[in-house]
Amino acid sequence: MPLALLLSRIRLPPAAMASTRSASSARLVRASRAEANPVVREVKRESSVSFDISKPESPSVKRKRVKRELEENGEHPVKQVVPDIEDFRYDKTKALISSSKATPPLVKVEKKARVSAVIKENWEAVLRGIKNMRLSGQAPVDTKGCEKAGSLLPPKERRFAVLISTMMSSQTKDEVTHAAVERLSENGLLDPDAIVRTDEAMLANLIKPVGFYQRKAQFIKEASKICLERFGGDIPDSLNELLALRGVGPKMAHLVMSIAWKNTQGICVDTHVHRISNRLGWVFREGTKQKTTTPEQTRISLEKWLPKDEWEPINPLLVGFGQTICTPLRPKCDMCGINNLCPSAFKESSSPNPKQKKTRSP
DNA sequence: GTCCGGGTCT
DNA sequence: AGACCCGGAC
Repeated sequence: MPLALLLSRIRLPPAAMASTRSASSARLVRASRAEANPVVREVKRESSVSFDISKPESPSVKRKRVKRELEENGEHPVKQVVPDIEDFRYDKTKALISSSKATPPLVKVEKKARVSAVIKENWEAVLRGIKNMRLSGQAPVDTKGCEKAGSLLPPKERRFAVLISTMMSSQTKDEVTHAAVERLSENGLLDPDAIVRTDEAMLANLIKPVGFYQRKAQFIKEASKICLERFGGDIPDSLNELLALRGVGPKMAHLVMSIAWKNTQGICVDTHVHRISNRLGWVFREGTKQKTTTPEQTRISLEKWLPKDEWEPINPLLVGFGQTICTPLRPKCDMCGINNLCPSAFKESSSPNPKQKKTRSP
């Protein structure tokens, strides 16, 4: 789930705060989030929305229906213009590295006895190699310079937009998320007060193209209420308080801290960062040499040695890399410029894996 | 047509 | 571990 493109559209001006805090306590925070933020409980489902989508229907029928509904959406009380999602469609051919010529200058690897030593000596070369690969092709995240939409907004509104778009963005292509943000914007709903006054079902309908839209509509309403009641309409400026928002987990919280507040508290570990870090042998479960099993383990492990300057850029870098070359299934190791630095290179079979077993045998 | 990925909550 | 959703891979 590439966020960088989306977020690059909402980038803030260089005015930012520089205070740094301890980056460690996300877990504790999550554990105690209920106490930390009593409002969260109160806000709990105050409206239950029932949707016509509950009817059983075939996936394809449903797909068509949703599409149609999107197109017809103009009939709603809130005047809206469906953003041209088609115009934002992710062009996969563009995203793929076009030629083997993408291979960057390779760095010699000398076998070292100790894995950690190898990592320490090579991480810079690895990052450099990945950057080079990213230059030759255009991953979705590479399309920058779309600061227009975001830069028109005052800082506070921009931060709110970042929060809302982040909350909508998980499991959703950033083009779609962006369209949804635009739709909210066009309806004057990039504003906590307006959102709170908007019917949840209507909100859900507006953001329908994004995944899990009902749940997100609920969470966005809750978050807006909390922003209003506790933060003067601004978004929380600490990791803890962001994590206290329902629908905001570690990944999104770190992202929002980086993008909205320019105050990176930790690494934003999504599925790409998680997968690639493990393939590179960059991260281990506490006290073992085993791969990490959760993004949070990856984050902790990565933060232990990766210089803080790299914390923010590592996400868009690996996301783009993961979209184009180091894909979850059948990574394109032959096109990868750092395959000589990667302990996992060519080790994952290009045809279906042990995973196949996983079909159904309870 | 079926299945799977992906972040978060429960 | 399953639910939430959709698009894309198979």
